[in-house]
Amino acid sequence: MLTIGALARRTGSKVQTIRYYEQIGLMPEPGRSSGGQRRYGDADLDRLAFIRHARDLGFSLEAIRELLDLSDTPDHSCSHVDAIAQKQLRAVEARIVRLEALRTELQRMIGECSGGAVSDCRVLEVLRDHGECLTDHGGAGQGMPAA
Amino acid sequence: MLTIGALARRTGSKVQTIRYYEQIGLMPEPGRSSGGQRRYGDADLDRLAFIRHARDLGFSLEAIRELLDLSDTPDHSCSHVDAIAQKQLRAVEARIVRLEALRTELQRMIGECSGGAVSDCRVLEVLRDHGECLTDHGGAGQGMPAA
DNA sequence: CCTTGAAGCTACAGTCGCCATAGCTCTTAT
DNA sequence: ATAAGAGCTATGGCGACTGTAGCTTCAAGG
Repeated sequence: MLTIGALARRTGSKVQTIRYYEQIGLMPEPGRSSGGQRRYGDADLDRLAFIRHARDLGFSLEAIRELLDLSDTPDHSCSHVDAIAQKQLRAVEARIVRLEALRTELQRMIGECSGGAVSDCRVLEVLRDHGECLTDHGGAGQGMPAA
Repeated sequence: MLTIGALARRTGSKVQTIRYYEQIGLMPEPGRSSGGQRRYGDADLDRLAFIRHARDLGFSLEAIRELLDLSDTPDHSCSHVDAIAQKQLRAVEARIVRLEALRTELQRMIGECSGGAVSDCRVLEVLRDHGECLTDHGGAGQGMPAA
């Protein structure tokens, strides 16, 4: 039987995070000691490791909830699981494309800066003159939380 | 004189976002009509365009606040501005590296899925067996908000 | 002048995925 | 028996907004 702190150490989570997962129903309510402290078993350890690993891959808690549900119904087809992973992959790819465009513009902006006074600063000038820029400011927003 | 809605349309922002920027002191309090509605001039338009453009490049509101302050003292050296932009570039590059690692692992995971039943699903298996994975779960967290 | 409908107003709650704090209680080793 | 460390609940905060409720104001048409 593990205390919450031991579980946290073993999975690389924080104690508060584990309690948070319990609160939102992602982790089950564990047994308690006679004094009311949480006590965890191996199933809890596996489940939390699964969650943390999926988080490391950038899956949202909602997606993880779905993956856990699916993994509890072993005779169901795997295609839904696959679809969730594909969607995550597409989100990651979209973010890479977006960030590469940002990188390009930042490099260009910085490369043009000659190091003079602020009044001649190319960086500020580029930020001021929207016309020179490549990004589409009206575009659709984010996709994924930071990973 | 622009209404808040017109300003929003012209800069690709939302009305609430503009009021939020005012609330946190990023935009100045504008003049008001006799009935109490906000009225904006060209300086406000320029400032908001600057903010939106910097946001599009992933700068935090704190960094933008600093850039705006610097841009108001035109005889100061440009090196501080440059440093902020460099830092942003490094953050973007770090995020790209991280996301590319995620992409690789997601691709590997999905590629191994043969489409059978959930009980044999490679995706779930990879998520369960942390040992097979490349990412370091204990690592330092994020860098930048989603862009 | 009056009405109507869009747009604006304030204030507050919610999003996501946690993290931190305050002020307790429990466990465990000495 | 005591003291340190870990656990407990409850609540608030982060960043950067977005959405809602319940009003008021504005501009155009009749």
